[in-house]
Amino acid sequence: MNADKVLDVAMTAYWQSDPADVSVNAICQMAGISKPSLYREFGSEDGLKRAVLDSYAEQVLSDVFMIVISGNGLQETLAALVDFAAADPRMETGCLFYKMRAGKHRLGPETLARVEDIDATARSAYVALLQAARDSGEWQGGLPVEAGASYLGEQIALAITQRASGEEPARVREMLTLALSVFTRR
Amino acid sequence: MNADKVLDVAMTAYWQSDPADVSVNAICQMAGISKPSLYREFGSEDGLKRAVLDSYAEQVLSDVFMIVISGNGLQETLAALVDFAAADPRMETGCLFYKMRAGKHRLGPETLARVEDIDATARSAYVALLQAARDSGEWQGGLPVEAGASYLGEQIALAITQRASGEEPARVREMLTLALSVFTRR
DNA sequence: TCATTTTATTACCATGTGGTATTTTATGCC
DNA sequence: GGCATAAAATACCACATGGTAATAAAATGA
Repeated sequence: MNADKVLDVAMTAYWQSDPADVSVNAICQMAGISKPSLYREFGSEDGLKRAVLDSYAEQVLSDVFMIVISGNGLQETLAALVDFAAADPRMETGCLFYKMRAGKHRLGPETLARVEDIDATARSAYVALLQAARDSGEWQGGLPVEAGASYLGEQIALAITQRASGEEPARVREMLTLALSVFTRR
Repeated sequence: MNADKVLDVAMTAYWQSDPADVSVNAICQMAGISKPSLYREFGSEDGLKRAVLDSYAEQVLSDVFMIVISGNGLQETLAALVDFAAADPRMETGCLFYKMRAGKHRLGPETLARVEDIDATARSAYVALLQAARDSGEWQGGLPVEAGASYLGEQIALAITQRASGEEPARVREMLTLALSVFTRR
């Protein structure tokens, strides 16, 4: 019955609009299947969303994860992150993960757990990045690594969210670069 | 019939939860009135939300507006803004205006127009603040005033939104201070 | 006091939601 | 072919939403 197509359609819809604004009915219609078929495959709306998020994580988030754990220097990594957030065409309508996270309270338990899992993974990747930079002396100053990691993560989320709301990429880049300039020793 | 009480109840509900998650039914119940009464007074859900936003603007936003146009120096003004965002008890559950702005697409035309109006007002206040700082030489560097104003506004919004999502005030302050440190000549 | 107008309530409508019992259609298998 | 089995769709459920027509209650004026 083509579960992959349903996943694709749902991901596109959730991603381009907002997970809270796309109904199961709409997805069935777009995918050209009936509701019971969808429910037999995914169990519930929560199950669908979790499956979509899984798919999104391995199709999209894995790329940015690679950037963070690349092992290149901090400045180079930050530059790559800025490029991704401000220029990658996939982020034109925002990041599905951030959209879900922003609407946490509207998610079912499965999807919520996955969101928090991804959040924790991302955070620890940021921590590792900054810790390495500190160890190597590339990043100095008294700011705790954990605080820097939170900051970094939130700034990237903000930049991508701004892009989703129609802000011009050039301006987004400008602001994100400014925000991340705190990691540059001047 | 007590329109003020309805406004109060609705504001509290919208503010503490989210404008998109509070139904007209729920507000009527909480305010102890019937639905037609509410509709005679406010016309529509959109009208209610706009009235609530008006009330919020004069009760709460006016305070932060005062801070921005105080005419004190940039550093002092930023410090006051950080205090407001990170420590004012009224921002414990976030800012109603930012919540509405984040869910723009779910708003009716009246409320949306008001949101955009407030947004523009805030932006021009930030521009004026930074322009004055530049003129007086307190803020140097090549960053355009408009870009700085966008950045400032978004950082404050981010900080308050983080508070709403349960982040500890101390951490919010830390991150916002870090973000705004770009305005400090070092 | 009685009629008129204003205010509030009850009871309802159409629509959309997530989810499912029931029936139809297709798919092996002998 | 004929029959069991799995997969699909139709038609429905209960519930909640924003919004309103019909109606009762209360205030107001003469």
